[in-house]
Amino acid sequence: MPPTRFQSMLANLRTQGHRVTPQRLAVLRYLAESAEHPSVEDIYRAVKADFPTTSLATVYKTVALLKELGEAMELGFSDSGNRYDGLRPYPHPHLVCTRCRKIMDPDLEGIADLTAELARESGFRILTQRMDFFGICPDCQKNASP
Amino acid sequence: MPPTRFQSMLANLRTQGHRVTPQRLAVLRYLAESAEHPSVEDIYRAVKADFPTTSLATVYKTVALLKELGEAMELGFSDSGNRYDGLRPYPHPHLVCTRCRKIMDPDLEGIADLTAELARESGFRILTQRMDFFGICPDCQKNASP
DNA sequence: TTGGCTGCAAATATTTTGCACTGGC
DNA sequence: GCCAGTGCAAAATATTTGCAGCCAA
Repeated sequence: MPPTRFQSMLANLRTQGHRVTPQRLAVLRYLAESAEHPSVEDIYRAVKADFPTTSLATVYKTVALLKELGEAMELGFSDSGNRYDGLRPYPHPHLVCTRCRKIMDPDLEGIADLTAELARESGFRILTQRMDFFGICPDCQKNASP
Repeated sequence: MPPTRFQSMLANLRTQGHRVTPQRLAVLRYLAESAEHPSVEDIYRAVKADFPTTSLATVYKTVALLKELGEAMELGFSDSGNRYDGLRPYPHPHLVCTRCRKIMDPDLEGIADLTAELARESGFRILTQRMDFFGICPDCQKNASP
């Protein structure tokens, strides 16, 4: 069977000559099992449960490292903290609930075609892409608005 | 003929009971004639040429007001300053050059269909959308990379 | 053993806010 | 003349960095 995300991240760290510390292990583990696109604060809280002395700076440094290694993707939001995706660290669309801040991964076809068409018509060499849809998730639609 | 963007912005300000100050006029004028998606600093520099005592805070407050009125759209970037679009203040895709930071507006069909499909499949009520393609623009491709 | 990693605190960058003064209406 | 708007400086937010000590390899 294919390696888990956790195993991939760990292997990549080791291969590139980075040290495996308890703090990094805790960050890796949390990112590898979170489909919720956690914020640095989310990761920090979770990691402190395992390893109480962990600092916020170390979490920032670790996610930056994982980003460099291609093992995590940063979703920057200018109006709130950034979020991180350790499960699918490559460009893909997101559905963002503006009420509860949940972020989901929809299935969406045809993005590669769209990108290719755009590159052809504009002359840009397109390297990456970001596609976010903002709205109200089904759960928040049920729970009446105050 | 239809009103210019400048005229629309000004009319909207007046209609909503906001005062028309020289500083606001200068910001409006600059946004109405900029296809470059300027940053607050860009606007600040331009406005100071017309009206030297203008403060950065006033520029921030003015773009925030225009955003509220629907006369400007904010393009948030977590890793650099935000950018503003006064010409097309509604969601549309952007082509961002990561070398020279130029932002262009490509023509792209089928986004409404994509959004509708996504809403149907996910149950989200989609309110807005953000679509950015990052790469190297034709100009920067010519000027060899260092 | 040793240099990369951690944790703390200070620095940075961007945007927002409090408040006294001013000028548009 | 009134009060929204301005300008300044301070605050708030999010992230990065310098550095002394520590520990994974």
